[in-house]
Amino acid sequence: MGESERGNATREHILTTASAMFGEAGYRGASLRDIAARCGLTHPGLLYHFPTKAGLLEAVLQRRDEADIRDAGPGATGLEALNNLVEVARHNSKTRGLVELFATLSAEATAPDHPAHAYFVARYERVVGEFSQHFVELQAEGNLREGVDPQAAGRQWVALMDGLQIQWLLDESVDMAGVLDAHLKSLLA
Amino acid sequence: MGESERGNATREHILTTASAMFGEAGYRGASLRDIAARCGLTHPGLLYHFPTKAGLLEAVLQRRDEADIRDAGPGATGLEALNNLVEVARHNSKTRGLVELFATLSAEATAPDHPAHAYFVARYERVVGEFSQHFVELQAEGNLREGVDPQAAGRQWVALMDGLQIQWLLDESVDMAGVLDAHLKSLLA
DNA sequence: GTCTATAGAGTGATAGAC
DNA sequence: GTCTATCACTCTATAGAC
Repeated sequence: MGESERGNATREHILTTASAMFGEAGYRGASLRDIAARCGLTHPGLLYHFPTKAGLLEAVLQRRDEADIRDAGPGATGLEALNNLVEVARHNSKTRGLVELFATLSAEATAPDHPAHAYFVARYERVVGEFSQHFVELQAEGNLREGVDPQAAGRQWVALMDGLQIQWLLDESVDMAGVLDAHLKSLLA
Repeated sequence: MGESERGNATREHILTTASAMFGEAGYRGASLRDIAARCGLTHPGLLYHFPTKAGLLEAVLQRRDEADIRDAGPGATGLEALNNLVEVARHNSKTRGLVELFATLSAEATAPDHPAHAYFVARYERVVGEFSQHFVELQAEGNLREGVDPQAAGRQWVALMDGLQIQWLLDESVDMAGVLDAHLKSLLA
């Protein structure tokens, strides 16, 4: 429609590169010069497309959210949804950059003045809610073990994914999907 | 004995302050000038005691390890040891600085060239081993549920603690000890 | 769109006075 | 032990040429 039909190739290249480098070095650790150089640009060239560094980070996170929505099997619920999440973990261990991005930034953004702080507060609230919902559905299916609280199980699941990502980034022989799968099985009826 | 009897007051003050600020802002985010100012020093004054920033970080982590060893109830095993860990989580929510230090640095140190990278690789190997050992003991006591792998349970426990710390730092109403306790109960025979 | 050049601030570290 | 002054470098961002 009215949007620019072409010319976003550079923009896309910058977003992809910035995503990788924010993951590797964190937001503070990755400089605009480094990111621009890996795109074959100078840093003022990059700033033409994204006028501020914080704006670039925002765009990176926003694009990831859009990709997440595309990737999430739209209809899955309960056990099927949770099994899908184990598969997501298995798939993540093939894209180190993405794991780095969220593991590094969610810790860095713990500081209240970080440009992505509000984003991560909102993201965790949303994700914990979604995962808890899957356990509610699991319970309705009759597949949740007696005495397990769906809300706590949802929060546990998010924590487990985050913690395993750190362990995997420090030592890639850690089997994220295997540990998650074992955890899921221990919660089934 | 042969060690300097007094004069370490400044050194201790620097270590305490640096520990807090590395937690709040990360290693990269906390500058020597900031740390020194909060100690009532200039940054060359600080560098007299710790000649490099990486050396200061090393000293901060080393002092924490010594404190950890003091705090760990030396003899606890199995269920008693795991219950102690739930209490440690409850206590941690009263010392935000310490939680920040490890949550922030363990993500930052995921980068192979980070000055604390080797420290965290070794630390996780050690801690996962210790926690797994507690689950082996739990099994020997006959308190571990049928079909739960002690090694996986140890790794899960570490991941859960790390992930919960991030959630708690983003929203202090998250009940770290409560979620851990629920997890432990779900693993008992 | 992308560049060179530069402003203005911050960084870790050193030299040398006191 | 702690300071002032400074070095050499990096950072984000802007101005203005092409």
